[in-house]
Amino acid sequence: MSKEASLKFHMNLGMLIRSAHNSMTERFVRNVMNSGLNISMDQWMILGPIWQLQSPSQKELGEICLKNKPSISRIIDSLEKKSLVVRVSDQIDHRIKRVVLTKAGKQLFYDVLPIMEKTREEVRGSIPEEEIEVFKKVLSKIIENLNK
Amino acid sequence: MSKEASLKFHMNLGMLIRSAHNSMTERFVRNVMNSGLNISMDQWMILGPIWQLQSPSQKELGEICLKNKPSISRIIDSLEKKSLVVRVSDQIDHRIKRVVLTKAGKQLFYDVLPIMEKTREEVRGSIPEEEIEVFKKVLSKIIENLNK
DNA sequence: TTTAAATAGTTGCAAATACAACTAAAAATT
DNA sequence: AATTTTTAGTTGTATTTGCAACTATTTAAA
Repeated sequence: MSKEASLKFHMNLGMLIRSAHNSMTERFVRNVMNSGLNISMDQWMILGPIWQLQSPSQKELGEICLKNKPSISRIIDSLEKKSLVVRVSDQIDHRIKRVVLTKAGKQLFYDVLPIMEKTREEVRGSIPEEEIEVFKKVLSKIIENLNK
Repeated sequence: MSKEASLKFHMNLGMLIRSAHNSMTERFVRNVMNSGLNISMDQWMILGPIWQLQSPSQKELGEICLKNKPSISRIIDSLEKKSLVVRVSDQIDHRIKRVVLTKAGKQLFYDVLPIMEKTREEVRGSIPEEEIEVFKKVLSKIIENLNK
């Protein structure tokens, strides 16, 4: 492969991914804003899993959201400040703090859900289902390729 | 679609992309490090285009790299400090600064190129060419869907 | 059972990023 | 020709992120 082609490829793939990801995030944030709601992408990224997992530990959240401990800790600080979640010490292991949605947190989650769904539809547009499947498969393979 | 499935989808696509992108970046940085070279992902991201476009303006670099003006400005500061590039005022339009590779910059570019190529191969692994093509097509479509 | 090692979470600090304000130069308008 | 607007790049500042050091608690080892 020529140097030119090689460079071009890299730009394409890495930057395509970066660009798509940025656009998706921006659109979500915009849609949330237009709905008059108040939650950042980061906050949403962990609010979802808290809802899904009921009362996960911060460690579990980090693993699911692919964020490190300090990030999780600080995002939860911000959610707690907004009274959307509370930290509850695990009864058995006092090192662990479980994160629980408040009533307001649950409400916000239900409010944001349709916006996420709308964003999802905007992202997908008219891309055929089978292409999306290949797309996800390739992403998974890339991740797998690099995890060894 | 149920709330559960909806959430799951979002996690999948957005986070798959994020995860793949992170892994790719980490692998590239690791490979560079292991080769005893000294260049960050950001620096590489604009060193390539400088080489490719010969002597682009900072504005052009920003558009190609999808970075804003201050970021470009500061990355070039760092490259200039390492004597890899120099800024040259455009002879005609004195607002424009063209960025040019020094001899050392060119050398580093040629040194890093095979590492990028190696990383590319690790990323792709045994993913078939036609799947990569669909993958890129979907990325482009997503970007297009969101740019309107 | 005392000590050492591991784990969960927090805090501090450095680097990266994003936004707005600013400077300098060129282009457009009056 | 003088003034305004636009454009390219820089600088300041606030926010985010990532790494390492730290505290508190639990588990393992001596």
